[in-house]
This record gives sequence, structure tokens and C-alpha cells, in this order.
Amino acid sequence: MLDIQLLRTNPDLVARKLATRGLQWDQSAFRALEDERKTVQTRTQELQARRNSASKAIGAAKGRGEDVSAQLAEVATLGDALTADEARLDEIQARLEEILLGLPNLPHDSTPIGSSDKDNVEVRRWGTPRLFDFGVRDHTDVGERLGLLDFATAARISGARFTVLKGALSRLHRALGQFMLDVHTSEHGYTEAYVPYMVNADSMRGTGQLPKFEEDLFGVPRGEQGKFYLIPTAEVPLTNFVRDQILAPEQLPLRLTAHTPCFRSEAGSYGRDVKGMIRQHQFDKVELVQIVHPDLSYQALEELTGHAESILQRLDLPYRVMALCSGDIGAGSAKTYDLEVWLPAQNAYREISSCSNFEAYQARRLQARFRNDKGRPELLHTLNGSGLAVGRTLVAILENGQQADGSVLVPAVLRPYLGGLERIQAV
RNA sequence: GGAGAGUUGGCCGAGUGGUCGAAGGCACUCCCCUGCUAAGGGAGCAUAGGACCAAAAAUUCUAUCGAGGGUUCGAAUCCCUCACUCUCCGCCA
Repeated sequence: MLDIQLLRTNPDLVARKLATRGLQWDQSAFRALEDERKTVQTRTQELQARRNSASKAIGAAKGRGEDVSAQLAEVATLGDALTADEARLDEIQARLEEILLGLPNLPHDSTPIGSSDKDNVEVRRWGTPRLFDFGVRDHTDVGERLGLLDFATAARISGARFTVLKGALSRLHRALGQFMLDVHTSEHGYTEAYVPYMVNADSMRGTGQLPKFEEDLFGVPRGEQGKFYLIPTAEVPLTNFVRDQILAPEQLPLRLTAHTPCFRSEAGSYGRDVKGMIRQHQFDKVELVQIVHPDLSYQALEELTGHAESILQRLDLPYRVMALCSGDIGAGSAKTYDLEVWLPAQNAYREISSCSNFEAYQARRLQARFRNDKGRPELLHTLNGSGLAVGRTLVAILENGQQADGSVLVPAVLRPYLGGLERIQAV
């Protein structure tokens, strides 16, 4: 959520920044509402003040045992006007809130300007894609030939966009999550957390999934009490740790990580990545979240991105870092780096992690604050990134580690998690 | 699922219709005193929004005592609904 003060005092800046996202923001509706808000609010508060002082006088007069019927009659005349004004003010403020909740964040000055992923800027590259002296298979082929990847069974159990893993592949999947958590907690200073996979609407609103992106979520009916939502990422529960909290400065930075399943409806992605486990309704991810002092959030973004990169490096997977352009970053983000891992069968780099600085966009919705050096509550900055998407990491290992005989090499750092297994063979 | 008790400021906690944005304590900030590691005295100390202003400060107004609704001239206080917490019983991985 943007600062409404900014919309009031500098609407042109807001419009200009939003335009870099390809969004033509029509200020007129906002301005008209603001003007009305001002008159109605002033009038309402005047009426309230008159009612309050009159009521106080009645109390005092009664205390002295005087007759108050004249004063009662007078204050009664305020009633209707006040009720009407209060109702109108509520309406206006709800509308303003709606507009505010619908606006995405303003891209940071360092975010490249552009309209689509074609305009994203490569920042750096790590590793060298391996040269194959045999026909490269995609991860689906590799996994199915091993007899350990089973989409047919998944389809019978649930449907499209689900996966069943078996045997060593399932264990490799488990190992990846463990490995990532171990690195982030023991070397990068994150605190591991176990969190709910179903959350309430307030939490979804806090991180920005609601109200605009409800169609991307799975909801679980809950009778009278509305519904739960399945988390699309652990960002939601982790970032909501600080909703409605005022942190002491010495608690910062907060670094949290969790390994959770993520659930996405993938509405609107029909026809994209239909084959394989690239785009699933359910996938595992190790998420990194940082809650930091506003002055330090861009430094934190570089660090957090590095934390995610270090996993790819240890797994010896070639990747590149992309600075997403203004037209491609997520709604809440001011700046995003995507990590893209090399997938030889696609002959392309594919997203495996997305690291973003939300600045105060989420914090304002969450009312997540800290006490600054003046002792005043001030909004925090929130960041998050995948460290990494476990399913896609498995895909990368299957494709990059495949051998001519159909087996797959297990990256050295994962072998301790697999009882020393060096190579996954067909069963 | 049943029965009961709760939810007040950074924390603890008083407050059952008016003088309550809210006693008292703790914590914190400043000043004074004292001087040796802890104590005494004084002052300040919620959040958000509005008005005023070029802006800030000051001033002032409004709202906020779990959330929403109601009664009333007036609600932390009375009524209703909901959420959450705790205790006991039941069920249960």
C-alpha cells in the first residue's frame, strides 16, 4: 500500500512511477474523493465536537441538579446531520482505501524501466553450462526413465499440475529442503520457523495477495467464519510475524526462513509449462524473509540475493541474476532480482528464485513498525526471496546431472543427506 | 462439541453511564539531589487522521479501551453478534 500522503502531495510523481509499470493511473477519481473527504470530514468533526461539548455540559448541569431539557432538545437537532455525515465519510474512506489497496508499489530508481520480461537486465552470470556428448533429455524423461517420477499417478490422485516422486528422487527432494534450511540457518543467520499452511484473509491482505489476486489462491471453506487460504508462499506467514507489531530497534534485522509447500491456482497460465514439474499447483519452497530498518533494505536485498545464490553455487548449478524491469516486477515490489537456473533441455535459463524489496508497501498494510531513534513508531521494510524453489531445483539437478546411461549424479553437498548415495539409478 | 472466565496504553493493572484518553505501578527520556553501583525528588511519556501552515513545530479538533453493530444527549462501562486467549469436561493424530 502506498502512503496516502504521497498521493495527496505528489500525485504526479506517483502517476509517473506507475506509468513505468504500464499503468495509466487516473487521478481524477482520487482527487474528487479527496476533496469530498476533506469537506465531509471537517464538517463531521465539527458536529462531533459540538455534540461532545453539549453532552459534557449536560452531564455537568445534571451534576448540579439543574433542568437539562432545553439542552437535550438542542443537541437532539444535531443527530440526523451527524449520522448522515458519518455514513458518507465511512463510504468515502472505504473507497479511498479500495483505491489505495489496488495500487501497486512504486519501482525503485535502480529498477530498469521496461514493459515486459524482454527488458529485464542481466546483472551477472555464474557457472558454465555443461556440454553434452549425448542427446539431452528433459527432466520429465530423465525422471520417468528412472521410474521415480510419476505424473500419471499424480493425475489419478489429484489431476493436472501435480507430481508424485518415489524412492531416491523423493529422498533427493527431501534432502534439498534440509540442505537449504541448514545452510541458511547455520551460515546466513536465519531463524528456522514452522508455520501454518492455511492463513486468514488479514494475513493475505497484509502481504498483498488480497484483495487483488484472490483468483491465484486456493481457499478452504470454514463454515460461518469465512475461509482459510492455502499459502502460495511462506512469505505470507513469515512476513505476518510482524503484523501489528512495534519492534525494538535491537530486534532488527529479523531473518526468518521456512520450508513449506506452496499452493497456487495458476489461473491464467493455461498452456504454459504444462509438461513436467516446472509449474505445479503444489510445490515446496524454502523461503527467506527479512524485516529490516528502512535505511538498510537495499543492502539487505543484495545480501538476501547472495544467500539464495550460494545454494545454486554449492549445488554447482549454472545461473544468471536478472534485475526485473518496471513492467515485470510484482505488484508489491520496488525492486526484484530473479535467479534463473540453466536448464539444458530447454536451452534456457529459467526462474528458480525471486528476491524482492517491498520497502514499506507490505509494512504499511501490516502496520509493521519499529521504534526509531526518536522513539517514534516507523514503518519497517520487508524483503523476501526463494532460497530456493525445491521442485525447480530438483528439475535442474535432473537435467544438469543426467548421464548418458540415464542415471543422475547427486551433487556432492547432498550426498550426506542421501546416506552417501552418489548416483541415482533406474529401479 | 459442552460449561465457565477473560481481552484496557511499551508492559502490569484500576476503572459498571458524564468531570475517563483512561488511576496507580514498571519501563523509558530529561532535570535536580546524592554519591559508589544503588537510592530520593520533579517533569514528560499512546496511536492514527483532520484543520491551521509554504513547511516543520506549536495549537486545536476527531477517532481509538479485542472487532463489528445497537441503546443513549453522552459508552471502556449497558445489550447483541463475532474473533481470540485461558480453565474444566468430551472427542481426537
